[in-house]
Formats: sequence, C-alpha cells, structure tokens
Amino acid sequence: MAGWEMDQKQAVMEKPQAAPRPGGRAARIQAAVFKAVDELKQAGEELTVPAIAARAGVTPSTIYRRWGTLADLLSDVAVRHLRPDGEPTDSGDWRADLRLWLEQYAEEMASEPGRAMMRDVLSADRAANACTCSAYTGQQLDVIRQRALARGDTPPETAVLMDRVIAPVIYRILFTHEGADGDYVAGLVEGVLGEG
Amino acid sequence: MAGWEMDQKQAVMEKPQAAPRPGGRAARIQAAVFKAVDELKQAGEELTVPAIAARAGVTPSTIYRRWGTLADLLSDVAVRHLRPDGEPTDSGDWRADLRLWLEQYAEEMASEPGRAMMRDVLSADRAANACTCSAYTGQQLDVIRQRALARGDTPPETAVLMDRVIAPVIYRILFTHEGADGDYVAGLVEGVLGEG
DNA sequence: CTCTAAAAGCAAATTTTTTGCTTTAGTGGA
DNA sequence: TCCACTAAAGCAAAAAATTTGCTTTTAGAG
Repeated sequence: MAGWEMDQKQAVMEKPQAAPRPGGRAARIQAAVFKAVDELKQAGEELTVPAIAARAGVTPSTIYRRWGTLADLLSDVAVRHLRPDGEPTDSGDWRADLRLWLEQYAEEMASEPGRAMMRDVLSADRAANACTCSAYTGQQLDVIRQRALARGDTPPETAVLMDRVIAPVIYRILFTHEGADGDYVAGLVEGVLGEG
Repeated sequence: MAGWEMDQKQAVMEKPQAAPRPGGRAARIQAAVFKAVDELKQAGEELTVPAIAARAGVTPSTIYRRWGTLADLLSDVAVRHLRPDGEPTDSGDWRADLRLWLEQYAEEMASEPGRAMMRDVLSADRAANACTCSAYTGQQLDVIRQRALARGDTPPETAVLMDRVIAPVIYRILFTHEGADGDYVAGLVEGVLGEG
C-alpha cells in the first residue's frame, strides 16, 4: 500500500514566508501584519489589505509587494496558527494518546475557525502551505508513534493513519455538511487500531 | 463505523446557482458568463470580473450583482465541470468497473485543471458547492454499487469507499506534493475490496 | 563608519468594485 | 393580443482596491 513521505526537513521547518534576515525589520513588519490580521478577524472587521495595513501601521504597498495577494497573506497566517504548539500528551498508553490527539485534531479542524484556516491555506496559489499543514500533522502522529515503538509496540504506520483517519476527517469537513463528530472519529480510529 | 449520508434529492440535483426562470434571459446570461470564463481560462488570459464581463458581452455589475465575488463565480463554474457527464461503464464486473472509475477519478482530480477546480470550489464562501461535489462522487459510486447489489453481490458501502478511497486521494492531492498515482489508488482499492 | 542592497514609504495612475438610477425582458392577467 | 408588474440588466459615477515609479530608510558587510 502506498504511503506518505513526510520529508520533515524540507516541508516542516520552512517558514511560511521565508524571512531573509530574521530579527530585523522584515520580521517586525511581518509580525505586525500577522497581528493586525488576527486582531481584525477577532473584531469581525472586514479583512482587506488596506485595513490590515492601517492596523499594522504599514503602507498597503508593503503588503502587496511582500505577499502579492490577500489570499497569500491569509494563507501564511493560517499555517502559522495550524502549527502545533506542543507535543501530544504522553500518558504512557499510546492508543489513548492517539485517540485523544485525533479527537482534538478533528474538533479543532471542524470548528468554524479551523474550517476557515483550511480554506485560507488552500485558497492560495502557493501549494507549499498546504503541504506544510499535512507535514505538521504527520509530525505529531510520528511523535506518538515513536513513543510506542520505543516501548517495543507496533503502532500503525503514519501513512496509514493519514489515509484512514486524517484524510476522511478533513474530507468530510471540507466537502460535506456533516461534521466529523466524536463518534465518527472514534469509528475511524478503531478501524486502524483493530488491525495493526 | 460512522458513514455518509448522500442525501441525493437535496444536495445532488440542486443547480449550483439557482436559476429562477429557466430558459429566459437569466439562463442565457449565465451561460454566456460561464462560457466566457471557460474561454478565458482556455486562452490563459487573466481571469477578472471585467474581463469575463467583456468576453460575455455583459456589464460587470451584472456579474457582481449575481455572484457577488469572482470566487463564487469560479466556484459555480467548477461544480458545473465536476458534474459527471455519464454513468460509470458497465462491464458486468463491478470490481473492475469500480477500479477503473476510481483510477479515472483520481487522475482527473490530480490533473492541474482538476486541482484548480477543487480549489475554486473550496475557495468560495458558499459551502453548498463543495457538498454538491462529494454528492456527485457518491452518486457515481452508488451506481456501480447498485449494479453489484442487483446481481446479489455485496460491494462495500458507499460510505466506506468515500472514507477509504476518495478521501485519501483528495487529501493527498490537496495537501501534499505527491500526486495520487495509479499504484497509490490501486493500493487503496485493494484495501477495501479485500475485506468486503 | 561608510557603503550597499533590500525592503518600506509615498503618491500618482490604473483597475476593480460598489451603487443609484434607468431601461429592458419575461410573466401573468385582462 | 395587449398591459401592467417584477426581476434582472445596463449605464455611469463614485468609492475602493491594486499597481507602479521613485525616494527614503534600515540592517548588514566591509
């Protein structure tokens, strides 16, 4: 069965928008713009380049020159939020950890903000951001998997988890009006854990 | 295991952009605009509302008033093309039919036009179009399934096919740089056909 | 400390989008 | 068939957005 190559070095660690001189002005402006986007979203304001620029204390042309389009900017903002903030919890029982992590993942992605972020990531011309997202996911699953392996256990391949759980969950969220509720996810998880 | 509700009457048959008075002016204009989009895409021209309007011999405000945004228009155009043009071939061997149909489906969706159409469908605010897409897919699978059932055979549930084949294929196409090649699809198909 | 290259600011030009009002086309009733 | 009536299209002006040429600032290298 075909699988996934995670290609961590390449896809995972690259910054959404390569920051040439980190720590300098470029980074400050990027941060200001990203923050502006978040704040405007939060406030429910219209998300336009001029509005974002004003909020960030920056000239619109700066944004246009750096990101090209609003879609690309929003895509970069989305991946930032999609980046996992820590490792999955380690209870000693990898099956429990896996179930828990997947439940939380599904819930987050199915939420309105989650859906919006996915749409933002996919709407950009640049495919790299979408790849980064799935790499993040694979990375997290790998952490749980490695723990299991370290204990001599045989968890399912990451590729299998992507195909059998992640993909169906995301597909449902993106393409149907039924969410990916707890029962659905649990069913998928049992499907893979049942075999090996 | 949780499944899919196809909900055919609701999701499948609804027009992408409800045409109030079919056959009238509204329909003609819609057709002209859709054709204009296709032609401009074909010609590799910039896809802007004014350009589309000009090509369609229509005023831009007509498009803005009817579709709101370019994304919504492109979304409608995309679903139109995603609508299946016929039933899956019937060779008498439903497994072969299924394999063939899935291969073709994967290939079409993985192609650059296919990817673009999916992005267009998903980029619109309106979630209905994405639902329509997956409903189309479920419908086609159901056709193959019904034939098998009619012969007293026991094909996998449509829901299972969606979860185990369609979802992984689409996820891969949308979120990774590896395509969904023939081997990958074949592997997925064997996965479901192997069990029942 | 100066020099350089990259990126930001600014402002004008261009293009796209919105909007108020007028005109036209299709529908239903006399 | 003719006459209203309604929904949608056309038109044009206004508003908003994006692009672009040029100037200024900034961080980093020598």
